[in-house]
Amino acid sequence: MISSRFAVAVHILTLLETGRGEPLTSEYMAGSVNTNPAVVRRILSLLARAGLTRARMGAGGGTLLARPAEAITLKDVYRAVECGERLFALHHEKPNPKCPVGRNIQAVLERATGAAQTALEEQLGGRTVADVMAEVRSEDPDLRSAMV
Amino acid sequence: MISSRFAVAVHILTLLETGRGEPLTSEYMAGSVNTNPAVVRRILSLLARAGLTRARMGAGGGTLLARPAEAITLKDVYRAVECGERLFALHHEKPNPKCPVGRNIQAVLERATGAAQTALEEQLGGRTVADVMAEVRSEDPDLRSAMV
DNA sequence: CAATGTGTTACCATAATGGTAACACTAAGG
DNA sequence: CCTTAGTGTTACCATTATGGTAACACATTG
Repeated sequence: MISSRFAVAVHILTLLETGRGEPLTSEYMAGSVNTNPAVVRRILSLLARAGLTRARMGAGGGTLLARPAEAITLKDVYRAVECGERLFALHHEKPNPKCPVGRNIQAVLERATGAAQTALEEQLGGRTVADVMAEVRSEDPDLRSAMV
Repeated sequence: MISSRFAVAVHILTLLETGRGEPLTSEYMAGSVNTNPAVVRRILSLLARAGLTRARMGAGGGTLLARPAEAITLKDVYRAVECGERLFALHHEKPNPKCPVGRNIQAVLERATGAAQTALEEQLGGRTVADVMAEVRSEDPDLRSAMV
């Protein structure tokens, strides 16, 4: 199962979009995600490394989107938090090279699973953080931009 | 990451296709996969539950494909070994309902990740065990049907 | 210089995974 | 009828990934 980092990352980016230029702190975001600020910072570290967010250090600091929400797809987020790892595991131990199937199955599996992963990423690539924000709004029409 | 059960399951089903009507033992298949017979049987249990394979008990027994390899897609295999689990984890703890984003993000995420999973499964659905067998053969033209 | 943040590290508990052994049960074939 | 060769299932272990937590160095504001 793909770790909850993806879900939390999308959540964080959506929060940043509501910030509208004001940097948000990891403590504030942790309050919305319902977890520990360090967990948020750990994920922000991945997002920053991928160029999706930008931190402002020091007092009064926090994190901002590094580019418009319309220009951040869920594929970008997925690749950022999964660090380009392959989606499907292959065998733990190399299959038996003396067996014609064992000798060749991994090459075939790499193609099949690679195609599946590409299909998944293309689907994710069709949705942006701005789309997610719009859907969140339409779920809850009288939405305020801050926590109560 | 999706567990290696999927890779091993496809491997097993491909082996069964090479068997051409003769039941194969878990020990033989474990020799090709390079693991323990009980690991193979554990996965066979999932495949049998999904109606993809059929076991013949007792001495001289083993496992057969329950239907032609052309009628078993990688989507069938995926669903069999992942037991219909969702591909993307959501938050561990429920997000803060006092936050407009926290209150609605999971519904939005379920749609987005559901669509991604569907795209993945559709891609897997376009490839059968027979296709895999053919690709294995074409990787290794002078392929013999048994281990040396 | 104090206060408020980030970034990073280290450590822990938990869950999933695959490897292993064991054992009840089933069927074939002498 | 009994031996042999299988499956199906359980239990247990070691390893790994994960998320929660605390701690602390560093940066920035005022």
